[in-house]
Amino acid sequence: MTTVRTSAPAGTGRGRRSGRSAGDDRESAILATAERLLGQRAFSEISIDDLARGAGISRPTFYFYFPSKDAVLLTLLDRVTEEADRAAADVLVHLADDPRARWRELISRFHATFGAHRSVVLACAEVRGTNAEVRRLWATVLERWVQAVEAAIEAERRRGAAPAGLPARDLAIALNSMNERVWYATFAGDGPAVAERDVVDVLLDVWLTAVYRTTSPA
Amino acid sequence: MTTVRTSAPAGTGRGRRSGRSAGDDRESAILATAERLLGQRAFSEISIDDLARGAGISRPTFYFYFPSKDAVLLTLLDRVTEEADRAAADVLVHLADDPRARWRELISRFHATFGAHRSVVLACAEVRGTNAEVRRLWATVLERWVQAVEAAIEAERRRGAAPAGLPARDLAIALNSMNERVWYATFAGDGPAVAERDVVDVLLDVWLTAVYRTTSPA
DNA sequence: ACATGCGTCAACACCCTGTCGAGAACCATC
DNA sequence: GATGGTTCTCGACAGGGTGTTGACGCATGT
Repeated sequence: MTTVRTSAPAGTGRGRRSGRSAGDDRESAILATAERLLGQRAFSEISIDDLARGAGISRPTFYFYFPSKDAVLLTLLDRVTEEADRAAADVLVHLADDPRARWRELISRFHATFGAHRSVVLACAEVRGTNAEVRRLWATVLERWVQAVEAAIEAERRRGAAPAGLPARDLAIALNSMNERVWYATFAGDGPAVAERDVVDVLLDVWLTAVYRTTSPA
Repeated sequence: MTTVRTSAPAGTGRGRRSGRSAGDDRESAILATAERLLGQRAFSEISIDDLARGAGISRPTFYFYFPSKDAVLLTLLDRVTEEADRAAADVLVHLADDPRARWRELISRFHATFGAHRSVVLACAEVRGTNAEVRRLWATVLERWVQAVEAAIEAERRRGAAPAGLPARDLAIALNSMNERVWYATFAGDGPAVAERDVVDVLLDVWLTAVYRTTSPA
């Protein structure tokens, strides 16, 4: 769990007495409203007032719970990336038996997780350009995945399943970047995109050829 | 040249008497100011007032030349993509003699063009999330490149230089997407990125293995 | 001289963000 | 059931940005 908020108020660290309290409900209500509204329109089209009204509070009260609109999105993003991390954990450790199936599983799980929260992911892509915090959080998450893939590629090379080639880190960056961009295009539906039901197979194919120089590794 | 502006005023279609006029100077001044300012700070940090003052006019007068701040960026983007198109033209037609060198040339030229105008490209990435016009323009540009690459892949397969595999269009989309995202990370400098001097070689390697299943095609 | 259209800007209306200070509601303790 | 301290709430304000309006110069051709 990455630290999300710059200033103090909202969240678990505020110093609430103990369990449930009215404030927690409000906070969840804001989050829920945000996710609901994101399914309807773009993040930039949603004002803090919309979020507040949706949660049944006034705009100044919103600021008691979150320092800004972006902080809400950051919290949402945090959840999604945690889920993605959980989904991807352990997939690459037993790569040696049936590598093709493992790699496919990895890509497929990311696809499923992002697809399930596409409005949040799309919103993050929308503000990544303007919000340094979203950019940083996304960068650290991506870095984790890159390192996992890098390690897996090196392991495959050590056991002789994959030939030497590009530095494993550069390859891992390139492949993860490809996935990210292709998913974005697929989910956003703008511009040239791979059909959603084919996207896992297309990405997998490029991954396998890049790592093994063949699509059916040992 | 794609149509850029929604409403009438600026540009060549405004109905000016003939050649030079004070208005053209102002328009260039706005464009130049925008490009200069983009070298210093993010697009969202630049107000219309900044652009106007930089061009020596008042804010309302700015609206005489451009309908919005985004329209300025769109004009800038239009120039860059035209340049990129010119740079890429003809590179893929003689693929058969020395394919490796040709593909490398293609990637390398894009890299050079985007690198030369990185502030504009970065700014476009910044607003792509919120501005539908930028998104559309970028999409059409990307579509052109995808089609060119798709055709090249199919030609290579026909002459037996590349094996069959993924639908050429899907492959072209995936590879172009990868380049776009990797370039962005490299230029923006946020998150995991490939070193700028290696980026062409890394991308080329993935392209060649994906298309030919080897890095040294016939 | 005079109409026409380009070029210009002060002033306005509007929307959105973030803050401040005055309270209301809650909960522990005496 | 008073007291005191947090938690929580919002009306009102200040500020900054966008886009529009209406009136006014200044060329130019007739």
